[in-house]
Amino acid sequence: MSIARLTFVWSAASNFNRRYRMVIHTSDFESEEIRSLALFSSLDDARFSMLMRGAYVQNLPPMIDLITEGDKSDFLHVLISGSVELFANWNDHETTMAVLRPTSTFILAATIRQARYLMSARTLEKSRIVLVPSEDVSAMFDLAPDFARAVVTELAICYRANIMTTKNLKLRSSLERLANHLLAERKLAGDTQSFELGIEKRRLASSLGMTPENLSRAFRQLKPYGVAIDGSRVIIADPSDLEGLAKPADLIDEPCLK
Amino acid sequence: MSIARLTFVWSAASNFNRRYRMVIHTSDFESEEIRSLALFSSLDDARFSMLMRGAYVQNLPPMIDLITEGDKSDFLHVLISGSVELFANWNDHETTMAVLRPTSTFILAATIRQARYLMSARTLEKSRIVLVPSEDVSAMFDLAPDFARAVVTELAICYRANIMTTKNLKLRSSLERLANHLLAERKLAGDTQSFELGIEKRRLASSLGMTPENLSRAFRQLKPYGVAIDGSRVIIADPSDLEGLAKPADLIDEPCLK
DNA sequence: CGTCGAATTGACCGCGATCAAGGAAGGTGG
DNA sequence: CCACCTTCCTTGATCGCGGTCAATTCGACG
Repeated sequence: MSIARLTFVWSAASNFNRRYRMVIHTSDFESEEIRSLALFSSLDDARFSMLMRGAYVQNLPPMIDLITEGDKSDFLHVLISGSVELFANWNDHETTMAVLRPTSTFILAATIRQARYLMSARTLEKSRIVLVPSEDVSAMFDLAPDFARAVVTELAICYRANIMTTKNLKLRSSLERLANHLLAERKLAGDTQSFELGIEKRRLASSLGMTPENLSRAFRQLKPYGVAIDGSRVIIADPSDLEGLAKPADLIDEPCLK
Repeated sequence: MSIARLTFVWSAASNFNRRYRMVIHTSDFESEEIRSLALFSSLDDARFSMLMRGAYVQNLPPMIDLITEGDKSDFLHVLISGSVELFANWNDHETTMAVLRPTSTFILAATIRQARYLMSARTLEKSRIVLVPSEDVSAMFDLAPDFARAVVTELAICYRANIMTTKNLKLRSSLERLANHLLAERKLAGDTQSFELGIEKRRLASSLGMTPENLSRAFRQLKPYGVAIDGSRVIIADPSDLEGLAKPADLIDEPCLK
């Protein structure tokens, strides 16, 4: 691997869409992180370099629009650090579809279909994102069978995650959704007694399909179940207590079953 | 193509799961219908036969459980005629996730991941379903690059359909969902003045995320917009009138954008 | 004609949204 | 360092969408 050669480009497109672009001819650090993704790990060095040749990194501040629903898909996105919100609009309403954390890919389906985005995306924190041209992904799909399999696996995982989201929305009340979310976050944090929400409450509310006001009240409703809130820190006294209410289910909540 | 050789098998597994199996060494009629699917159309005759060798057809009465969520995925399912409901359960609640019509595949994602089903499925009408062993699909994926591409395309379509469902649920009221559903059905029927619902109202209600009672009232609320109901027949006087309420959007309602 | 499930209708209630006001936290400039 | 602003969060009051329960009607089928 060669040493990183960085080029800095200011695109004056718009205030909301200014981009700090860094063309990488594969930086060592970046590559390791991207390579470790299931999607790319099957590629040999030569092919991985080939795929990264047309790719570039964006180093972005918070609240930058990455993509807008309705636009044509050009790049597969890979989130390396920071966090990204996927959201959608209709009739002056907006809803959070998902909040992504590293390391994950997004808009793979639109890339494959070469169709318009169904969702918009923006950074929530300072983030580092790799963009791989759609045609390169497509070409590699035909060239490397292992990569084809990795792509279809990745997509199947995303699909199943979405099915879980739909089940969550249709089968549970907002209080139950919150309770299960907290249990899932707790597990993610390593079953510690307290953990950070890691996301603004209003976005959490939207991603759970509720209003900020309702979320606030829902937190209080969870007090009898041993849930305490201190700013963005959540303390769960006894998880089994909360599980009685939440009734977590593998086929809705278990991320490894995606 | 050889003439169909049919074998009739009665599996006495359970009352709810009795199966009328017909092993097909490729019937002409069936094959044409399956071949015409985007998923299989890229395969040459030899490979298509190979894929169908281990497959068999089920000829099923209404209300037969096909798969149960949580079970391990064994077969890719293809609906040839009739209709199939995908549904999910949690905590004694049940919800309709989708109603499928010919010709379409289902549980492709579970097949690929070789994971447990996230949804259950049952026939709604007398239906004809082809089952292709998961390992055969998997083998053909590696063998035929065109098939691999067809699989990933099919999956991307399903993924995007699901994103649309989520947007529909989170961004619209139940009345708006119904209005848009009616407009979509009308278009599907060829923009005729009246059309059949083609599904029990209670299932329609569930698939729209509402109760049967609420659906009943929603229909009446649509009366001022020129919507009349006669049994399972819907008459829309002036679609543009209804569109004023529904505000249909490409990125939620347009099936071709999947 | 009788039966059973589905659909409708009515009465009621609760979840969650909306509107409005009041804090708390963090950032900026004097 | 503090006054001020902005933004998010919280809390209260109220409203309406949609769910629940119950009774009735409708319709398919034997």
